[in-house]
Amino acid sequence: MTKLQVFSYISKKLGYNAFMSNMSITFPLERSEVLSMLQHFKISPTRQRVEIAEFLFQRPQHLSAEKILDGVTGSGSRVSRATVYNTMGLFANKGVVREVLIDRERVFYDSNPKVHQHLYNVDTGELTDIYDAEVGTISTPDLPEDLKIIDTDVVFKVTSK
Amino acid sequence: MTKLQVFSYISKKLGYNAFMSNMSITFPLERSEVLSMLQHFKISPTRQRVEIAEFLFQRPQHLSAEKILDGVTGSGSRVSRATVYNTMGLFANKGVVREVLIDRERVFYDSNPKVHQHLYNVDTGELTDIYDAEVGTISTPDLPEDLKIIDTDVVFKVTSK
DNA sequence: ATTGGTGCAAAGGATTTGCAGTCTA
DNA sequence: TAGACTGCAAATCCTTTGCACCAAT
Repeated sequence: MTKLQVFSYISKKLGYNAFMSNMSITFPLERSEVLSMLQHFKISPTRQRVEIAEFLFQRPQHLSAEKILDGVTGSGSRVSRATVYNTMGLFANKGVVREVLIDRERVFYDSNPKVHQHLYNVDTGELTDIYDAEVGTISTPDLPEDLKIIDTDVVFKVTSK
Repeated sequence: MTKLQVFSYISKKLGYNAFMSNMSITFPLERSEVLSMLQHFKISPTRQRVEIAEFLFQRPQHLSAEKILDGVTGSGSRVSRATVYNTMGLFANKGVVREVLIDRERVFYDSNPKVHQHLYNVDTGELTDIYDAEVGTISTPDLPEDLKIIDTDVVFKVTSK
């Protein structure tokens, strides 16, 4: 049983792309760093993609598609809703960001590339990153040889009441 | 740090009801057992609720609202879609079943009351229960005193390719 | 010229809501 | 009879799709 080192994403529609990483990023990412990141993931850097990535990597955060659209257009760029969905699907698929399913109503995209778990406060709706050090150890299951873990999601839901 | 012993559910809309359990159930649940279960959770046993619960607790399973509707109506009962949604919301809220968010498109309801984690095969869409013994240990995070863990979700996504 | 990418509006699909009718204590 | 529950259809909300236009190789 191994400690987890997985950071990846699965898309049913686009296939998946397992991406192991503990990439360190210094937020915010500058434009040149965004460009090399996109290059690293073999994503052609269109204006919209670069602007979306710049917005995402200002800080580690968890954003819905709507919030991303608002954020990007709010800072003066013209990007359509469809492009946000397309781009986030692409980013998630390539491993640039991670999809997080916590809220029944919405997919969140996580711009924190480090291996981590989540703490979700049901009273406030707040979603916080936590790291193995604070959690103790999470061990992976024993699996048949033909199966390979490509992602691990751990969410602790907490209340303050 | 403690080993997890949490089985509960959170509903943003209805509030939540933390429910700790390692309740043992012998599947399938008979009607009389369904009735006492509902009573235990202080849920008044209408025809529809009983029929839905009977369907759910035939075996440990993960079902979407649609599948539940199909299953219940398929076995001869008349239940509306809205009632399925209402009832599953109620059951989940009271702790009778657990919501599982894995598929971006749909909520699954888990009728297995034991503490367990999930293995999701992205190639087949198959969702399997796994237990701590097979996983090693999952430790809970150190938390400020005012926060209390009411639920823990662990999903390992695997591929067979 | 071909391929890839974007934007708009319409479509799709899961879930919720409004409200009238029904049951039950 | 009041309060709880159900059912239907319409509405809502997030996300995807179809398709025309634009950009770059």
